[in-house]
Amino acid sequence: MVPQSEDFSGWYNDLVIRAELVDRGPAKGTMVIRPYGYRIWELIQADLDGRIKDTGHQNAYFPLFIPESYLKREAEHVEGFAPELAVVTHAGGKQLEEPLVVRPTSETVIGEFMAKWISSHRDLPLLLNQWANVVRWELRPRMFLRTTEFLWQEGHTAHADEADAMRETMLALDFYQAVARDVAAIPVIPGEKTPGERFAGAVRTFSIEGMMRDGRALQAGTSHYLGTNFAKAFGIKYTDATGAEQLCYTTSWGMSTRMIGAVIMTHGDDKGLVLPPKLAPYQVVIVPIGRGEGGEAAAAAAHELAAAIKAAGMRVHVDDRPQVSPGFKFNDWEMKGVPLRLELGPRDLEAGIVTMAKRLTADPDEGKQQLPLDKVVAELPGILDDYQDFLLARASQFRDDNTVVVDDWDAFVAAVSTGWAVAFHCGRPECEDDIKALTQATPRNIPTDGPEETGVCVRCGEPSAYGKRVIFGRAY
RNA sequence: CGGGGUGUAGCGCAGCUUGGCAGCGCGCUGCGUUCGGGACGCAGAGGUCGUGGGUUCAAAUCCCGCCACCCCGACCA
Repeated sequence: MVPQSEDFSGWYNDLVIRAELVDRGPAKGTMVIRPYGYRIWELIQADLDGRIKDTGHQNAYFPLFIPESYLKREAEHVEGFAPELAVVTHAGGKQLEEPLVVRPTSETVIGEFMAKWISSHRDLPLLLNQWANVVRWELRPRMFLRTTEFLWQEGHTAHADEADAMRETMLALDFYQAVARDVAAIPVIPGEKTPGERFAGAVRTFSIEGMMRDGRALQAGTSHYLGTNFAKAFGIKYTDATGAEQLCYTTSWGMSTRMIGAVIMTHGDDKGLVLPPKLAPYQVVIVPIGRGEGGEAAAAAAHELAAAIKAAGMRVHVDDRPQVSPGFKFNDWEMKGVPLRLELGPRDLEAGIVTMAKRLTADPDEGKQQLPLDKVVAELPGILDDYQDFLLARASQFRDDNTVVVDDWDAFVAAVSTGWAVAFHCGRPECEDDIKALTQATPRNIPTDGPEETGVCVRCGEPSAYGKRVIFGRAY
């Protein structure tokens, strides 16, 4: 199934950044948003990259193809590490000395190099970050959420002791929570994965989990405390201040283009995308209205207004496409999720106002608003901020409305059919499997800020593990 | 790899049961009228019906083989 080929050209595709949002009826058509979707990712990437650099991490670049032996070394030391891999045995018509694989993640190459770069406690901590494409031979790809190849950020760090490595692990989880919440307006629950859901090779795995509009959970980022597992596999050691040789404690963490899917599925509705202002390629679109002399005046005024909005630091676009009706433009930009639309026609100009419509409002009956033309530029930032907050609050409300604390099995089954169940669990992998077989629900995580409490397993009645309740839900 | 489904105009589909001129909507081209919520009229262009074979006077339609894609399960950021 996985290609074991000398010819990779037909298999290696570039990253797919594309969403097909099919609105009702053939007349509404299909929208393909390759460059537009990629712009959304750039904005996520810029924010996350800034946070990582601010904490002293260095950007690195490790190769796409890595020797197969690195992975074999890892597999020898790490239980459960057995990714299905694409192997290259030939290049340029010649057999390679050693087969290469396309990296499924970079722990292996980076471990190999960390071992060479670290020798003293003075070399620690080593904080590396990489933006890279990776490949997973997924059995069932899903647009944006699980693609064969995806672009992600992966952090890899090495520390002198467990405490420092754990601090780093939680720092990364905080980055992800902040990006999701403050930029993408996605409320996420940070927490620890149960042993059954742990990353192979990790001592502890943490995630942020978001709820999509269909009630399913999406893991939007992970952070792993790897202990000394990888240090043992790759010989990542240092000499401490007393001259003794010590193993390093390492971490790894990642956030991927899956975030684009998270944005679409957290905020979107039947009319298409709904974008938070901080991620909207265009925060404001101006549609000049009218034809003839009035239309020309409106178009001129629209461009003038756009220049002022742009000067104030906002992303704005004037849709002055000819031969396209205003109604069409309204729907077009709503489908693309633009937060605010300003309409500017002869009537507005005469009254000295501009008509504003939001992509989404708390009150469905709320109509368009009129703003004084000379005050719009000053008012827009506040309106955009409020809209950003509104999307986060709306998503939080939706999640809370579909999350139920349960103590009996029937309630559990009902809860995970529409959203999340927060329940006690015994922690036994067999019991997790049993629950999954019956309901498709899996433990998402044990929320970091969940209250300390104990009880009996919602499924089997054994005493609860973890000292906290666990979030269960169907996942992507 | 198991279970289900679909391949017909650029896109979305009907037609297949019961064989008889290959259709509809959108899009596209031209002209005119429209333009403050997905415009309308008229005139056009556009097809080896996934593919190979078979049955028949006649195949999109029936039979056999093959290929591709989609959905559902096992895997994951």
